[in-house]
Amino acid sequence: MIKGIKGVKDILPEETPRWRFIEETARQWADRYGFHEIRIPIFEVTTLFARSIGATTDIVEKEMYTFPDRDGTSLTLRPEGTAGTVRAFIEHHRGADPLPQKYFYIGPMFRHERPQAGRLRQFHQFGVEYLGTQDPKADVDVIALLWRFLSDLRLPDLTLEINSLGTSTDRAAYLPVLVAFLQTRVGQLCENCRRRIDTNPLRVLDCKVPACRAATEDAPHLTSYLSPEAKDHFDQVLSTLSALGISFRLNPRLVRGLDYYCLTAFEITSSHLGAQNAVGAGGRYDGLVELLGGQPTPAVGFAAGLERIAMMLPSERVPTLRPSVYVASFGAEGSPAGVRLLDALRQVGLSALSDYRATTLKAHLRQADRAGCRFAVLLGDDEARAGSAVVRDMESKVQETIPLTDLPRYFVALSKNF
RNA sequence: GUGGGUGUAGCUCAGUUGGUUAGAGCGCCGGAUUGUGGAUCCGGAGGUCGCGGGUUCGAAACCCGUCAUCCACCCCA
Repeated sequence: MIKGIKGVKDILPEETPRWRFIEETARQWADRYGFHEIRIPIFEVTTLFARSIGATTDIVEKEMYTFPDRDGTSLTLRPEGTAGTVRAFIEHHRGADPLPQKYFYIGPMFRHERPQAGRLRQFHQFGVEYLGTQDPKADVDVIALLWRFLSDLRLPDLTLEINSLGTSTDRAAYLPVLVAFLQTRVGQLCENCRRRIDTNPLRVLDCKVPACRAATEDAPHLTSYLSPEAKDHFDQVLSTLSALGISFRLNPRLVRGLDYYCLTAFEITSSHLGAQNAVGAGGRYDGLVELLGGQPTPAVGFAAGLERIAMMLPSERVPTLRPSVYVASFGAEGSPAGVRLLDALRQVGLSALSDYRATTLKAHLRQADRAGCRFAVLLGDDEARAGSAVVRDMESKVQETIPLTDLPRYFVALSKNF
């Protein structure tokens, strides 16, 4: 048997209503905030991701699906959506259009990781990118959109954590201080963190090892090294969030895994998720457009993991879609009449079905019941000859004989009530 | 990449110190009801016991290897 690839899952028909509901809700909230959908390619040239995400990040170093095109060009399956969106923004000269530009995307992303609860190799993200303003109200718009969306889905126990990463100059001033501090605590740090002092010192701060947390308890905070402008930006973000009644937790240890982030960084987590507890996360990336060759353009955005949302979405939030009419036709004359009836019902917009394996009325009704149909049309040879059929209400069991030609109109009239 | 758990019917799982023909529940199909669903009863279909070696008179069970899967580390949405 040929099996699917590790970490790549089928979403079967039982699950797709849940996915559709999440995606439709996401689109609805994006619309409300004025974000427009962009559909970017599944794969891009490798250098786009290497340059934007950061050559030394785990994603680029060991998680990308990279392969040569036939002419040798190195291509990569997108591991996230921001790089492609920004590339499209630059390539189509969107910066020349009235700013700001607000985009959202929904689709699959690919990272070669060991699968685990809430982590797959092909996974799906809903993300937004707000390009062209450095106003802190844009940061809040993005955070509020994510928060309102997740709250609307009634996901349990959500927490918004927020931090400021400062400007690149702020970080340049802070990093030597942090490194100096960490070096005084080297003995108390885990092996990983000792390595990170050189490679990515910020990451030491959000290490989960208790000893590391204790050792860095009184580490200098980046937030106390913020420039006046960065501090003002952060303060405005926080006060605006408060004005909207969105509560948050300041987390000075919060950093982002991708190099392009600056200033506002945030993450929404839930205790209902396993170890991979981030539902959505994002932040500001003012330097990225310029880094990729565009005009300097401030921007802020987020990405949310749809698998993680799907795991937490309460089942009662998922609307159930049921077919309305089951055609139980049988016999030499009833069967062909049933096929014509199905077609007629569908043409007037009704959801109508039948099980062609069923040869007895009993089997038909069992299928009608199982499919959850509200009505069954009983159509045997007797009815076919009479040019009518028996409509059975599956709940009340009330039956009524209706001329075949009237049935589409009859059900359309009824369908306004169910 | 590292660690741990689990692999038996479509699904969820039993399976005794190794012992004859591998079971249950749910689901599926049929019958009881020759044209009326859900409940009940009866019957039926459905299994290379993940795969490959080994130990043994005998392996679903024990050993080795391998693969898959889940969870965790790491990392991240």
